[in-house]
Amino acid sequence: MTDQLSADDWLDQGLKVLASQGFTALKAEPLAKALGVSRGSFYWHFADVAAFHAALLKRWREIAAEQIITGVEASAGDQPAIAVLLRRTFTVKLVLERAVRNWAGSDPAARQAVQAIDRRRLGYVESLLAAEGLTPAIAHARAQVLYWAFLGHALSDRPLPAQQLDTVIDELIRIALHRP
Amino acid sequence: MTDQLSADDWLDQGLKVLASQGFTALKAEPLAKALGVSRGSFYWHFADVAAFHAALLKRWREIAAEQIITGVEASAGDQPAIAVLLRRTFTVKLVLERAVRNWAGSDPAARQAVQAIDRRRLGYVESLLAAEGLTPAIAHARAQVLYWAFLGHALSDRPLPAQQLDTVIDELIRIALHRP
DNA sequence: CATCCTCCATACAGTTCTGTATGGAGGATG
DNA sequence: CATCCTCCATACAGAACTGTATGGAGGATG
Repeated sequence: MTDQLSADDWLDQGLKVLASQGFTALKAEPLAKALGVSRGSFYWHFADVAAFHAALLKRWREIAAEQIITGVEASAGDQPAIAVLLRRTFTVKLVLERAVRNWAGSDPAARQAVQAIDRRRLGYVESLLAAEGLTPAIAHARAQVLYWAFLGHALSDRPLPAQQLDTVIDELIRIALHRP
Repeated sequence: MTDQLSADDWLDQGLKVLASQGFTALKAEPLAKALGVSRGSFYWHFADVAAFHAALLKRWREIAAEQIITGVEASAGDQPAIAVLLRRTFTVKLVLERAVRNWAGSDPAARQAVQAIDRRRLGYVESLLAAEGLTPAIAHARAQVLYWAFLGHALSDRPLPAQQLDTVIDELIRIALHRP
């Protein structure tokens, strides 16, 4: 029973490996060895490596999209939503995020998945800024800055000390809510 | 004479391929085929692929470091230096920058090179902000935000339309020079 | 209980890369 | 002109991976 593998088991393992070793490790033979089976299983569940990659990216898109939705809505408070979002997104672990974006640098399919998520997130940030009463032009430019900063943070290898990070986040929030 | 290759010729080709096809194409056989020679030449100039990679990264570090120095010093004007720097760094082509940073996601040597350049740039931005009279704490946090934004911009696949980019740069400059 | 269907192992052929060993062409040096 | 030294071609062995073809174990189904 439990010694049989499903396609989802392969995908779970794929996400783990992607996060821990990067996209270059997403190959049939190493994955099979790590799961203790042969490539026969892999090629039964997936047509080829490209199909496996596509399924993995579809999975990540669902995860990343879900993170957006369940992000701020849950914890509504007296603070502006954008402040909550910034505090949350800049303190969460981003290993998988970083791995997928690295992958996107070499693979068109991954690039497409990343672009789709980027559009969703950027639009969401912009809507939050607009909700704070900023003009459309300013909300647009400022959302771009904030999202770029998030990307830079996510892709930066060396994590900032917690105290310094808090200072930077405060600065980000001040930037986000500033009015002329 | 000219049909003989030097180690620098291999490195030039390496940078081209890195920028156009990514780090996954930095292999001996494809490079040799592109240069119209055999791998015999490669293994004469370099001990192995790792040595070639190391030489390539050393070269990039020199290029990236030089870009910092010759950046703002040349074009001094009535504008603050940080404004000149931002306008310049956000409008220049960043293909190689992006390629090396993708590489850093998979290779420790590349990661180290990137971290070294990051430290230099971040410190430079911070010094420019301090020169504008900002307090050390604010200069530090704000430099981090600006540099993260630069990274996000550099690694973003889809380039912004020129007009939108100008708006964002203006917003960045405003953020950089804002005083409480 | 015979049969099917799912899941996997094994074996084979083929590709692409690495690194080494050997030798050869061709200019530089004495 | 003989000899070296630089640069490269060729050939070999081997690793790591892909994809396919075939068969086998074992539960599910009739």
